[in-house]
Amino acid sequence: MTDVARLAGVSHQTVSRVLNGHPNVREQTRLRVRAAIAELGYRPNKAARALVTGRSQLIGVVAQNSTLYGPASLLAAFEAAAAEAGFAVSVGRVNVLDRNSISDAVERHLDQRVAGIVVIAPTASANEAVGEVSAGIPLVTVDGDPERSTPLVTVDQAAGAFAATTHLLSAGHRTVWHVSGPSDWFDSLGRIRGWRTALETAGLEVPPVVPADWSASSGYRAGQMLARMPEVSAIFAANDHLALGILRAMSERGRRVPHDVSLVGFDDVPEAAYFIPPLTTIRPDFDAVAKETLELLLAQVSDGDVGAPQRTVAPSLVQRDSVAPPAE
Amino acid sequence: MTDVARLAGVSHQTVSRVLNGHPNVREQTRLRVRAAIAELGYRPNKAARALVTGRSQLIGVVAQNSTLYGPASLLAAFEAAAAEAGFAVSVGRVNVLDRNSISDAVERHLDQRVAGIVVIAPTASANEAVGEVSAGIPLVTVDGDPERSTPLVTVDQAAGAFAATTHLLSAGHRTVWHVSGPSDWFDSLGRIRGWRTALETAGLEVPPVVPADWSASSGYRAGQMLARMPEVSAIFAANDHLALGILRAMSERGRRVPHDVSLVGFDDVPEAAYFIPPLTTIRPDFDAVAKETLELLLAQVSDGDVGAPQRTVAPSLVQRDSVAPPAE
DNA sequence: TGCCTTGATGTTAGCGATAACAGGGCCTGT
DNA sequence: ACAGGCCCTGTTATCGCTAACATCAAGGCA
Repeated sequence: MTDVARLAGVSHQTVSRVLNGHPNVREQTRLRVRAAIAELGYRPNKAARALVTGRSQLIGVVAQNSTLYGPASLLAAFEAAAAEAGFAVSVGRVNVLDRNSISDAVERHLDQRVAGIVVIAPTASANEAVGEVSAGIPLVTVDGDPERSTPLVTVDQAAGAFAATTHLLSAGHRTVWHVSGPSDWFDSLGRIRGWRTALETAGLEVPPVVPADWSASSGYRAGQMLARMPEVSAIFAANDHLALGILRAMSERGRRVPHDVSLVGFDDVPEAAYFIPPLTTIRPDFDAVAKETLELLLAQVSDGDVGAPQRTVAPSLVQRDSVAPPAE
Repeated sequence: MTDVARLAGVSHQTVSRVLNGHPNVREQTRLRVRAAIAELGYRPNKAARALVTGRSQLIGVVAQNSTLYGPASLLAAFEAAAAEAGFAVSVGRVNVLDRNSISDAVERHLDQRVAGIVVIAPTASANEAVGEVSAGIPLVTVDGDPERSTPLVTVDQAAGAFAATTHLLSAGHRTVWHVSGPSDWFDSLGRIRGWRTALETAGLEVPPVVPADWSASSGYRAGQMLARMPEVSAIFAANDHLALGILRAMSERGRRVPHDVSLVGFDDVPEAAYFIPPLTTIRPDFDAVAKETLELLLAQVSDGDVGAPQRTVAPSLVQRDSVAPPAE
């Protein structure tokens, strides 16, 4: 930086002012400094800046160490959004979403003097942990508890589930069964709520929830059970991989989809169009979630506290070939 | 830090020595300092340390912005491995793997004074870009060109493909067709090589490669073509999603897997066991790749240059129900 | 005894940036 | 013509840490 200042014939402080877009710099000086920067290939040292300002151009993300499609896509989308805004992203993976792991991960980020933290907290335990952590630093929760009063961005699970269920009902089915995700995930809860609401507003019977986790294997087990029940004609699966397991169970038992059983998934994984049959599903807009998250975070960074805004992003229905009117 | 020093009755430099495990500190002093640290809940400022040492405890990763299963799993595994070794990981996503994007991403990491950089460079263009960048900083390429003389870790694609092909041949098939990934990926090239070698060493005819990208949709198109050819009895797909597309094409044309056509994939995605039928596939060991990568990187960090070691990680065959002897 | 080595600790000087204040032109109003 | 601003720029201090050197006591050896 001193070299740049010398070459441009100014003080290092003026160089700093140019770098930070300070208004009170003469245009001519600004150009000279820029030229010197370019000539020397100078790049500012972020560590030094972080030291003196107390904040770096880094955003810390705390996420569960999983390759589940939803969280992974969200993370990728967020990294892209942050990069566009000139922020680097440091990811702190965590194996279990309990209090210790999360607060450890957050503190590791604090050590790096991150500008803000994003926690992907889709389960109840994660949510509690976040509650205790928030230590005077910009923080946004993604996929967390809608009841909590912190800045939060989520996919509108209930709306998606409502759309899926309504779509099945409008094909003529008398009721819709639901194979759910793990009960400690807010995503699962929201999807159950939307499904139930859709049935109730239609004045229909609400069958018991079939519990599962997010895996194809648990979907398969749930599917084996549902395949044995002739009265089941429509199923809303809490995600596409569950739906895949259900498809296999149906196929093994000779129940054809969509002829005998209609099925809707959730997530729109890239290969869902190539399931047998192609899966009708709900597509969350991860890019939108990432964008909103970054916006809320940066608002906190620049304006300090901004209350506890909550944003939800509406998912959309993708129609393929796994839904048909009931057989009879 | 000064507070800690005061409480422990020593100088700040001694605190620093304790923090860095310097040998020449009396045991008693060390304990006093540790107690003071714990009492005050002191955490060192990494930005200051990075400033004075010129290196941070950050590892930069450059990866393509995709949710492809392989790269995503690799990234997750690497983050876990790095966290275990006390390093944070900053991810620089890149939309296209060309020279500019990659060198931009690398320079952004350099600004952060990262301790080392990992580039996931599965394509030829990425590989070239890396060649020009390597600027006196520890750097490891993953999934790159085996011909290049830089530290490199890859999955042994050829060995996996060889195993898949041999497995199909030993079931009694007269030859094996291959649906390949994009031709600018080293992964594709390695898999083609392994497949070809297996056929040649068995003294068999080598059918033309069926080109595709990694998507289920391109697998479906390839599958439609292969389904029309009665002589095709065994297929090795370059990944599981291609295999999924092929399965659907076969199912639509009434060719049963594995009765009429046998199929092997690559990747072992979590849901592969729930395809119809469950897919026999090759499982790369991403954890091992991540571990080796970190090892090579840290070796460079501590010992300076260490030549250009290359490590390959052998994948394994996972047998399920998509392979059977030929029908006739 | 006295000099030299060694281990434990303290002191000082940066690392490369920004913040806060100081100062010198130039324009304005009277 | 001169005080009082506003621009623009420079000087100095500082962030929290580690490197390098300085210091001092204790012990080995001639």
